[in-house]
This record gives sequence, structure tokens and C-alpha cells, in this order.
Amino acid sequence: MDKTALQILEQHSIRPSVQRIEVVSYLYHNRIHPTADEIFNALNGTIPTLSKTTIYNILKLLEDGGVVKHINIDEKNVRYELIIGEHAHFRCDNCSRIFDIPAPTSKHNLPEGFTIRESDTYYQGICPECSKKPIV
Amino acid sequence: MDKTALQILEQHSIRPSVQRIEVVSYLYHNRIHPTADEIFNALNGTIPTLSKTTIYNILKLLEDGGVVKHINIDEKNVRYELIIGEHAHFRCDNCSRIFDIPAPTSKHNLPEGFTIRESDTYYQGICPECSKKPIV
DNA sequence: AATAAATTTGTAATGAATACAATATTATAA
DNA sequence: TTATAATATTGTATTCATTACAAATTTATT
Repeated sequence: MDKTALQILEQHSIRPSVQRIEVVSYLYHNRIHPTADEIFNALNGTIPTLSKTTIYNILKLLEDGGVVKHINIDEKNVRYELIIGEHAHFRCDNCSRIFDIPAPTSKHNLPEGFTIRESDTYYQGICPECSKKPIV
Repeated sequence: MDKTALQILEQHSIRPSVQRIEVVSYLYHNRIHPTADEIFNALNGTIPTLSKTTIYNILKLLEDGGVVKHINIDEKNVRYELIIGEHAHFRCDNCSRIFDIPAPTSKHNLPEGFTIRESDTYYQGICPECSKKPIV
């Protein structure tokens, strides 16, 4: 049982359960911005009775509770990550992996009247590993 | 028949057709970042035989040809816009409309080895109109 | 006009996400 | 503890955007 995951849930006043702890633990230890499906497949081994609906339920709960954030960089599926310090996302055109990248230092040019709640920066290009090998 | 839309297609070496001209024309005159479904519904009146598959086909063709770009700010549907000058996108939390906003002046903090092909900035918050009226 | 190529269309399939009701688990009251 | 209420999980069915694919139509070429 993951102590850190339990703490994260408690800090956000979300009642822990085996399933919730496992989801948070998975996101904590696998910073790969997984889809709901990937999380389900990863946890189905340890929790054989797991249902995919539960994953969706928990992700919604965690998002409402401010524990996770979804990422729209991939047009197929929604991806999720634990909310950590501010950063940007980089998706490699070649291997499709998503990397956490330091956020740019930006001066926003917002017209009069707009109020920003959140700002996200998405990069696309080639990651260091794929730069070294010939593009498939 | 929209002369401008025809020109845009010709500039990108895409053979014109009634359907293609109408899609480009719609995107040119309606800067609302529509979904494929919205485009279909808007054009189905003028082209009664129109098929939704055609809209998807054309959007893919236009995207490959560098005429349009898709936007992932909305987790439900993919949205489209004509490629114009660089700008950021702002989605209003209240009315869900997407606004074109001047791009921020950014100094990117890319780690060694990453190469950027494209960078997108997405804002979320409250638009001027919704700031004035009480939030629903 | 005949034939080939390109485009559009309709239908069926896919697959992520949601709705919902049933079951199981946990907390609370007696 | 036992009974009851509240919460959480699960399975199934549904929705809906998108894609696959083949037939029909339109446009270009010989």
C-alpha cells in the first residue's frame, strides 16, 4: 500500500479506497500521462475485479478534487497527470511520448476584459532520443 | 461561389470542388473554431446531398495540405480553423466559446536535445462578455 | 463518346466515454 | 455486534465522434 498516495488523498479530503490509492500511486510513480485505458490495464493485474468505469469515476473525482489534471495534447484520448509544479508538455512527433518540460517565461498579450484561470503550453517536435536515431 | 476560398485551395494545390470550396469558405467567414459536425450542419442546407464523411475527408485533406489546423482545447471534439498568423486560443469557462488571442511573447526553456516544430498556447478563463454578466 | 481517375456518399464498424442500475463495501446508529 | 444508511465499485448497455470501406457519382483524359 502506497503511503504517499494515501497522503495525497487525505490532503485533498478524498476518502481512500484500494482503487483510489492504486490510481494515485500509479500516476505518482509513472509520469507518462496515461489514458484511462492505460491506467486500467496497469492496475487490472493487482485488482482483478477492477472495472473501467471505476477508473473513469475516480479520475473525475480526482480532477474535481484538484489532484489530477487532464491533458488534451492527444486528439484520440484524454490523458491524465498528477498536479505538480507548473510545466509545459512536449509530444514527440516520432515516438508520441509526452514529456514534462519547464514552462516558458511568457508575457501574455491578453486583450482587455479577459481573465486567465489557467494557461497551458503544448509543444510538438522531436525528442532527444528520436533526434539521434533515423526517423521511421 | 467564394472566390477567396477558391484561391486558398489553388494556392495549396488542392483541386477545388463545390464541397471543398464551401468548407474553406465557411472556415474563412466563421472564425468560431467549429467541429466537423458544426461545419456539416452549416453546409447541409446549401448542399443537401452532403455527407458527414465528406466533411471528415475534406478536413483531413485540408490539414495535410496546410490549409487548416486542428485545435484540441475541447476534450469532446476536435475543432478546426484556417491557418492564419500565429495566435493563442482562449476558451471561456462560462460560454465555452473559443477566442483568438495574440500569442504571448515567450522565452522557451527547452532542455537539451528537443526540437520544436510547433508550439500552442491555450488559455482558459472568463471572456469579456461573461465577465459583465453574472455567471450561470 | 469511352475510359480512367478522383471525389463524394451511405452504411457499417470502432472505440472512448457516460448512464444507470445492481452489487459490494464502509460508516453510523441502535 | 447487528441493523441500517451512505458510499463506492462493478457490469452492461448506450451514446456519439470518428474511421473504414465499398458503391455511386463526378471530373478529367484518351
